[in-house]
Amino acid sequence: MSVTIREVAREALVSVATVSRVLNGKGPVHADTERRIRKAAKRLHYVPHGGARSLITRKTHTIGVLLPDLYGEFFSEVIRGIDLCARRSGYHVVVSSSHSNRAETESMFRAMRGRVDGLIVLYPGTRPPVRKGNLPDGFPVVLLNAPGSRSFDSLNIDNFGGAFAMVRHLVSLGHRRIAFIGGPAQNRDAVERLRGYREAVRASSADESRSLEVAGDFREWAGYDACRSIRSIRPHPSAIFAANDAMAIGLLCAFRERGIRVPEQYAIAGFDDIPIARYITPPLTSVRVPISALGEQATLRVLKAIEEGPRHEWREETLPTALVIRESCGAGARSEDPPAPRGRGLSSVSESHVGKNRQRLSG
Amino acid sequence: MSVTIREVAREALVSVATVSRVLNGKGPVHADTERRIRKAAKRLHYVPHGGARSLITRKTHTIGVLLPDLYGEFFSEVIRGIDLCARRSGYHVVVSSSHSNRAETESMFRAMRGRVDGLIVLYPGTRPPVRKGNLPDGFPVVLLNAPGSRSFDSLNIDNFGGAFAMVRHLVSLGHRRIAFIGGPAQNRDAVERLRGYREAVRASSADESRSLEVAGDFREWAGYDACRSIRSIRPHPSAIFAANDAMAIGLLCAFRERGIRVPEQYAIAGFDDIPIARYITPPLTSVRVPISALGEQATLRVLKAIEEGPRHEWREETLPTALVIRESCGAGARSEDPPAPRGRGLSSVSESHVGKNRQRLSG
DNA sequence: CAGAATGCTGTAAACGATTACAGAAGTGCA
DNA sequence: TGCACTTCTGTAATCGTTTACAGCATTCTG
Repeated sequence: MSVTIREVAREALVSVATVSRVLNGKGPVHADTERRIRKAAKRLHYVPHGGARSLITRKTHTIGVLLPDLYGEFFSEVIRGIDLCARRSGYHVVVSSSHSNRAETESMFRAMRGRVDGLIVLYPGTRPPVRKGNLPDGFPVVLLNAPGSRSFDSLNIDNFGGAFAMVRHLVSLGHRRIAFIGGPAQNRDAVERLRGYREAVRASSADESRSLEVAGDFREWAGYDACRSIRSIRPHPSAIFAANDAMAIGLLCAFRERGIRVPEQYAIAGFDDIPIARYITPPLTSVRVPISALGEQATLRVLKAIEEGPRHEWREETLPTALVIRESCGAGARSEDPPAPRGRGLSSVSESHVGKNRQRLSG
Repeated sequence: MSVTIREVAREALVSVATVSRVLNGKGPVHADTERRIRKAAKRLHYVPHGGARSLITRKTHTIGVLLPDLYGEFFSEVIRGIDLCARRSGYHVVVSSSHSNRAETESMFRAMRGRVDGLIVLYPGTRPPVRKGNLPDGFPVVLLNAPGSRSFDSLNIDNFGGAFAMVRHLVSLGHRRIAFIGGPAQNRDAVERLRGYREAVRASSADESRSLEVAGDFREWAGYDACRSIRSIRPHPSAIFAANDAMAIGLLCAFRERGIRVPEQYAIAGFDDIPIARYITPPLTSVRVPISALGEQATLRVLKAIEEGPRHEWREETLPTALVIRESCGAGARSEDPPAPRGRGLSSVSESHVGKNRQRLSG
């Protein structure tokens, strides 16, 4: 069906070798011949077969990204960071989503063999992703937010430190009873944030009690739902720290419906600092996560691993988070915050490339 | 570096053909031999080379998705729809993002040759995506939200109808001066929504005036920024229709800061019905877009095209949108709306599969 | 026991490209 | 004219698979 290099060669009355040379710009070729070949290629709508090419060159110039599932802005941001960085080095990015169970994960891993030069794996679970037997030994892999592994690069977000700092901040505002809405128990971010909360409570003068911890699942309605549980805690907490912004927003919605005022009656804080956090009522105090930096770093690492080959050394690194203080916790309403179209330097994270060249199909 | 079928064959003391037969479960193979081969494959961590395999089988069992850029929930949702549907048919999905200029788009198209069996292209611009010469003739392609093309399948969202219906609704509530915050001029959705707004205004008793139209770019801050322009319109509009939810939310934020009350002083409506729309203050009236249905339909179409081969017939289709009425426009506050964890049947769009199996790394 | 059928396995030709190597033609120089 | 270069082009091996075909034992059938 589709035209091959052989047909171009026949059309231009030369051998395939010459066609290949012209199309790759290597080796001396007579100007006339070159013109004839280019014309033939164009006329036939010839497109080189990437698979065949990379079979012999052993390079795909592509890196793969494996996601547990595509959900929300977080992933989009990470991928944008990866893509931007990869493109600078002339690499393509392919994303494979939704490996929710072990069999599917393995299938994805194996499908990647021979199609990518390296892999970035986003794995939110608490157990390390499957591997041995699913990838050639020594294949370049960078794990994002996964438990440290001796045989892979790994890049983490300081969930623990972010949660710790947030609790510290709430305590510094005078709060002694701080409730926590958690995320899924199998989710590593959620686990780390909970751990940060607990450690900070223990390390400070705040009340320590399991009754202050409410279950959630990172989705808006879980926050909405948590309202009831929280209202029934005795004695009342004065601050509520949700393990992510989505739940904090759900909670705000529930409070509004019941006429409960924030931050007057409760201080509320979230985690992630999603773009919308500064635009809701009241603007949400949160923990900023260096999302696109995460993607960028991961890409640099995997490219380095590809380049260095088998003598690459695996490293583990943790990227810092930053507190973003807004009205929802009652301290330091920053009037200049909302109108800023680009990320302002509240955190130490470089966002200089974010927000450029954006073009959307829809909101 | 990585082990091939040949080495497995050598290890198991058989020919490559037999190894292949075992691994693909075709052809009769002695039980002993099979066991020996499987053991060898496992011991050597053998993973078949997908590129080589698809070179000869002429099937990649993969469909590609080309995005202009990855941004926000819209894309994630579309991709989820695609992925879910593709997986049911045993296909993988690879996503390539960010082809912001023509050269990059071409490069992406060409890179896909030999790596995917079909393509879904999300193209937000107003001009048709480049093609001839970048793809083998007759290659299965489905265009999403692109101007109709005679040589491709194409699937659209009824932006025009959605905007039209929203204006109608606002008029039915008694509004006569309805302002509009537009999206990027090069964006097809934006253009269609604007057209819907204008037509509906013209077809009704509302005021028609260019001074009611404010420029925007689909981002939160553009809505925030639009506040000033809108306040300066004389006579004042009583309703504001933003071309997407993000801008509506930005505008709400600006109003709140200035003590302007919604919906008492202004009715506000958005477009997209992003998940957070129901959780903000006040809950946002919007137009629901059948996002994952879009992905699902696109996938079915491209799979059909792959199956049917050259005798496939190209079709164009438009998916309907649906009004979602909430408090921000002053009519019909729906108390049962927010707590719903799953999409409720306000629209005719099937969302039965949405919200299952979700697992996030972070909010 | 001949001949056919069956079960298992190996040989070799694809798939669509790249590239080392060799060969042909043309040029410069003695 | 002969020889060494250069410049251009073709032949064929190769990448890692799949699979048509053939070949060899064995078993079945009459």
